[in-house]
Amino acid sequence: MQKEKVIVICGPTASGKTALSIELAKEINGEIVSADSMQIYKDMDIGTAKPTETEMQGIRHYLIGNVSPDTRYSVADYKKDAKIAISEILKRGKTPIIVGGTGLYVDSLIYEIEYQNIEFDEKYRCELEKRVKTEGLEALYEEAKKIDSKAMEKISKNDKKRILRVLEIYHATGKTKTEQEIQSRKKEIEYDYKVFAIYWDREKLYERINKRVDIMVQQGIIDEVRSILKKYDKFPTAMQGLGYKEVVDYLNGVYTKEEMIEKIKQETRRYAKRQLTWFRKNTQTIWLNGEENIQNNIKIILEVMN
RNA sequence: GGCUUCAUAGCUCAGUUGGUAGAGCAGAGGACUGAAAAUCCUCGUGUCAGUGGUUCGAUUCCACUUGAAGCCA
Repeated sequence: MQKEKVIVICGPTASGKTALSIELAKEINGEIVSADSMQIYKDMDIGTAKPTETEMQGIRHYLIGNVSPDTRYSVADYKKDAKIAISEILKRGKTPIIVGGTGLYVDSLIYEIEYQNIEFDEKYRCELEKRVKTEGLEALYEEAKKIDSKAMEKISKNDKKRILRVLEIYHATGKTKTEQEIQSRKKEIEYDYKVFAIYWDREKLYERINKRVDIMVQQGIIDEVRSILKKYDKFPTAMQGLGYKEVVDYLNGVYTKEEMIEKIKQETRRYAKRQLTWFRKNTQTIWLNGEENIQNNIKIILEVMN
C-alpha cells in the first residue's frame, strides 16, 4: 500500500512559514500541525509570533498553545502528539501540513524516531547538577565515557546538557545512548513526508527579524511576560524562549530597554543561523524562495505532491 | 592660530625595546535523538591614516600632511 503524503514546511524564524502554510491549507483542504517548541505553550503569544485567529482564516491548527508554560514538554511528547494529530487529520480526509522551525521536532517525525516510555527523573537531574558543582563537569564526562565511549566521541567536554543526558539514559533504562539511538530508528516511517524549506538572502532575513522584534515590543511582549510571571510559578523550559528570557532580564534591571531589544534581535539572528544549519543537513529538502510570491511557491509544492 | 594626545580587523582596544600583529565583541561555518527559541564546537591578512626620511629592514623612530579629541588664546 502506498504511504499517505504529509507536507512539511520548515525554515528559519521570520521566513514566512505561517502565511505560506495557511494559503496552502486553504487551497488543498489541509490542516496545520505546528512543529514549534515555543508556540506549543499557552499564553506565550506575542513573543512566539503565534498565528492569530484572523491569520488562521478558519484553518485548524494543532499543537499551538495547548501546553501550560509550567509543565515540562519534550520531543518525545511532541512526537506522540503530532502523530495523533496527523492521523486525525487524515481520517477526516484532509491533508496534514507540518509547519515549524524546531528542527528536532521535525526530525522526530520525518525519521520516525521512537522514544521509549520513560518518565523524567527530576531527582536524578538535580543530583547530577549538584555533582557538576562539587566534582566538576570533567568527572561526569569521564563517567559518561566509561558508559558509552562511542557517543562521547561526538560530545564536547563542555556540553553539559548532552553529558548529563548520556548519564540519564543509562540511569533510566540501563542502556547506552548509542544502543538507544539504534533502536529508535528501527520503525518504518509511516508517512511519505515531503519536506520544504523557505530560504532568504541572509541580509533580508535579518531585516525581517529585526522588524519582527520591533513589532513584538510594540504589541506588548513586556506585558505578556509580566502576566506570565504572575500567572505561573515555574518554567521548566518555557522561559528559555527567545525574547522571554531577555525581557525577564530587562525586568530585573540587567538591561535597559534598548539593550534588551538589541539582544533579542541578535539572539534571534543567531537562532535563524542555527536553524539554517539544521535544515541544510537534509538533502531531500526542497527549497522555496521566500521572496517569491506565495501562489508560485504553492504551485511548486503541488507539483511535488502529484 | 598655538600646544598636547590619538589614528591598528566591521566595532572597542592591546601590542611590536625596529624583523609586516592579537584579544573581546560583531560576523561566518558546523554539530545536534526526552531542556532544542536550548546546548556545544571551529574560524582573525588587516594598504597597523597618507607621503617622505633614517635603517639591511619601519606598523614601531623622525618630519610633514590629513582627520579626531582635549587644553590655551
